[in-house]
Amino acid sequence: MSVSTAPHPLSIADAALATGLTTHTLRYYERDGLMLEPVERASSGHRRYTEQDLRWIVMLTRLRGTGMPIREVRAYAELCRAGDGNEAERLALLHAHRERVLAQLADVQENLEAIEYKIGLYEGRIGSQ
Amino acid sequence: MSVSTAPHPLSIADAALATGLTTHTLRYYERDGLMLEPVERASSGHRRYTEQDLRWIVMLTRLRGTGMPIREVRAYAELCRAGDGNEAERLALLHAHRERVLAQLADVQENLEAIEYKIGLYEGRIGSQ
DNA sequence: GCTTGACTTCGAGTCCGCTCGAAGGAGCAC
DNA sequence: GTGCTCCTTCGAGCGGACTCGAAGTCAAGC
Repeated sequence: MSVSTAPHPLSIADAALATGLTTHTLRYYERDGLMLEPVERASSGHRRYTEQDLRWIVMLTRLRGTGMPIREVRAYAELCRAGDGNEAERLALLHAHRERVLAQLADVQENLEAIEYKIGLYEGRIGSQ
Repeated sequence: MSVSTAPHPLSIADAALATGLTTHTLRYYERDGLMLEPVERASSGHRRYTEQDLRWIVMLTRLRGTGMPIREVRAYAELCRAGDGNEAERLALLHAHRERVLAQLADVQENLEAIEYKIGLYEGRIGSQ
């Protein structure tokens, strides 16, 4: 997911390589309003991804990768798009997300511990299920 | 999700209360082969959940809660159902799951750190996006 | 004995997040 | 100029995990 291995701007195929997404997904995200702005086009009509675009996509995949729903990423993008003045709202959104992620992490860790206990039972040849 | 607050066996409604699942989901899991065996019935045909059932459902929700797909939970249930002799397979399945969960946890944690960095920027009134 | 309410089955519907395919256009390699 | 490849749009399809609703049954309370 290196953002700086090729000269910019990038074709959609190169952007896909750089971000680890598929071209289909990149178009889908743009269609769905997840980009800050519509991606620029070459004279041919082909998309041209700038470094800014790529950095935004990295942030976007981090939000997605921590389980933020598409609609909320869109809300965040809309706030950013609206420009200055709503930083408090953006911060609140990120804060709320952070709390959810922390809660979910704690949850998964607790469940994992129980599973590891069960693994221990199997390794010790004790117990079943 | 206390398994021991009511006398057993439990009606499906009480099992739902005890496990935090819905009655719909409990029936769905059973239909889908996720239970060790079909849940016992009262003479009326109503389901009666034993303590054993409830303990299995807790394990099942831990597997699900750490992202194990339904079909894999079913595979695990089938191994358990088959009885003694396949403990190595069960262990391998749980081990593989554990590795995936650890990888995913690391991933989420990394993404979260980047998000927290961004939060820090907002709190310091520096930067945008 | 009738109502109430919790249960039963079954199949269909929903939501999410992609994922895919068809049909067509543009630019470069030879 | 003819392939070849990469791109375009659009709409449909899919996999996963529920979630819901309809229609019927049964036991208990009044």
